[in-house]
Amino acid sequence: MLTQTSPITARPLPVPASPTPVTALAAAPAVCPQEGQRIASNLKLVASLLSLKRRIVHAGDVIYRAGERFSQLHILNSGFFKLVSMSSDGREQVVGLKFRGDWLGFAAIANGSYNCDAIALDTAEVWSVRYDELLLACAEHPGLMAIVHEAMSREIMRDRDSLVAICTLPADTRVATFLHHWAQSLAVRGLRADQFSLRLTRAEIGNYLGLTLETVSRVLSRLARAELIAFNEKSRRDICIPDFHALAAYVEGRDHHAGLH
Amino acid sequence: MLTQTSPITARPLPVPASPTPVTALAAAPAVCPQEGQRIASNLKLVASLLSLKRRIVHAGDVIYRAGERFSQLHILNSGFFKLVSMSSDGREQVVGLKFRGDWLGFAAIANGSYNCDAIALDTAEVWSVRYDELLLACAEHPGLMAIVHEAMSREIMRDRDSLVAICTLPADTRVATFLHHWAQSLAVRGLRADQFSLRLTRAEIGNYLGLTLETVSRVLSRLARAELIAFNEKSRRDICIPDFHALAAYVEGRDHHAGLH
DNA sequence: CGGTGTCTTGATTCTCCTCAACGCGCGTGG
DNA sequence: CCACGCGCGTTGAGGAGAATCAAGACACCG
Repeated sequence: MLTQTSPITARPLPVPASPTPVTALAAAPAVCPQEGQRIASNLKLVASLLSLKRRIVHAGDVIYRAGERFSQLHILNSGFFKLVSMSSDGREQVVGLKFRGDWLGFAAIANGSYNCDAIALDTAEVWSVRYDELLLACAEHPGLMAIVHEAMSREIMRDRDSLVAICTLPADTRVATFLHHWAQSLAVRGLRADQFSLRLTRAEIGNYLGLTLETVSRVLSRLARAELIAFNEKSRRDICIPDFHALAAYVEGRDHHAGLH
Repeated sequence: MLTQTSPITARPLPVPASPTPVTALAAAPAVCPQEGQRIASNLKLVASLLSLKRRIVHAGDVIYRAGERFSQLHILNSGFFKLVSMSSDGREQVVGLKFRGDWLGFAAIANGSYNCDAIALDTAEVWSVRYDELLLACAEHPGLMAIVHEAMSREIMRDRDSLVAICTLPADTRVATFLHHWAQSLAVRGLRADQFSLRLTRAEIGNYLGLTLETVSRVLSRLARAELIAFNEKSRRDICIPDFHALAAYVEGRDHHAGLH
């Protein structure tokens, strides 16, 4: 019997092994280069094997709503989406953010209807595919099936990362992690990551992170004061990340009490 | 595929306001009966189509560890598991709980290595299948592919439910939701849900819910005082749920400040 | 121009965490 | 046998951090 003694509380970590090189990233807006290529080539393969309905949507447009019957999956070719879940008693919750190459609607497969709203955060191109067609194509093309499984797997991974962040991090780090992740997602996709628009209100960010909008606002102000980020002088929803590594260091906890007051 | 409107955490999405969609009288959990049948028949189908390695494991045994190379998925035929993720700086986090019929390892598909530990919470029977074999079998048998997709989809759904609970609920309700979900999971699988062992320490529960062990302990004491639960006189890890509907009502928020002091 | 939505900042409140002490059951070893 | 350590759980006191409440600034727009 293994001693499963003392899990939760701090412990001398065992094997660092060679775990996933989570953020073993090097210089600059650190990007694993093949990551972006994977996304692009997956999109190409999907487009070549499936009959897709392509369309352009704009900020605020809704791809699907909770409760609608599920019949299609959607692939994001460009733009940004948020997924908003609404529970019976009216609590609203941003449960996910989606970028180019991400799939939307996986969670609806299990019980045949969507369980959240998918809302565009800006102009975006969406490819839609009937799920029954997808199943047929997957049976035919192993590579496609692999892509689909990988996308679902990745979604599970990311959800867990969110959970860990929300459960274990204080507000400052949570917001910093959010910014870091957003920048990383942009960089991976070849978009500029040192300067971008958040596309979410403070309230939405807070909701996503389990915080109030006031707390998010205060944290952003603190991060700016610590020069881990900077605001665009026009819109405070556009931020710069002057030193990505400083932000990464802060997120990783190597720097947790650097200023920030 | 049947339209099965029975999410584990009974969540009447469409109709709000209706005080109780719950099935009337019984003091037992409202179980959608085909839910348990779905699990059983899925297991049967999986067993008939795949060459499985079956084994019995015991509490504390580890099926896989974070960092190990991924090559197999695992299906839980009986027993309970926890998934524990460990971040680089030593934060440990319970990221999931698994029951009969659940699959383990989906999150490892994306990058080829497990990213958490899977640890048995008691004696359990695990079926393991090579992932490459599974892919071949899926291409052959559409029904199998549907089962796999459904399982992944369900995992995504559940992770979101966790996120919503943790982000939006106060400690009392969070713990109550946890108990409710556990009981529901047992009931669906034909196990007795009015009296069971938690199989987790207070520290583990708290970790899973983003709370401290002291808070969990206090909440459980309050819930017991409010008679929403009761402790077994022998072990305070064994609890009874005298009135499942009262607990459900509390979770649903219809009853949030009932006693609890 | 006023109205509205977003954001910031301050003051106050309150929930939950931290720290601490203690009880209990259980296995080990004197 | 009992003492002891140890893991687990409970409970209290005090404090920290985030929520709440409140006020005001700013941009945008019909």
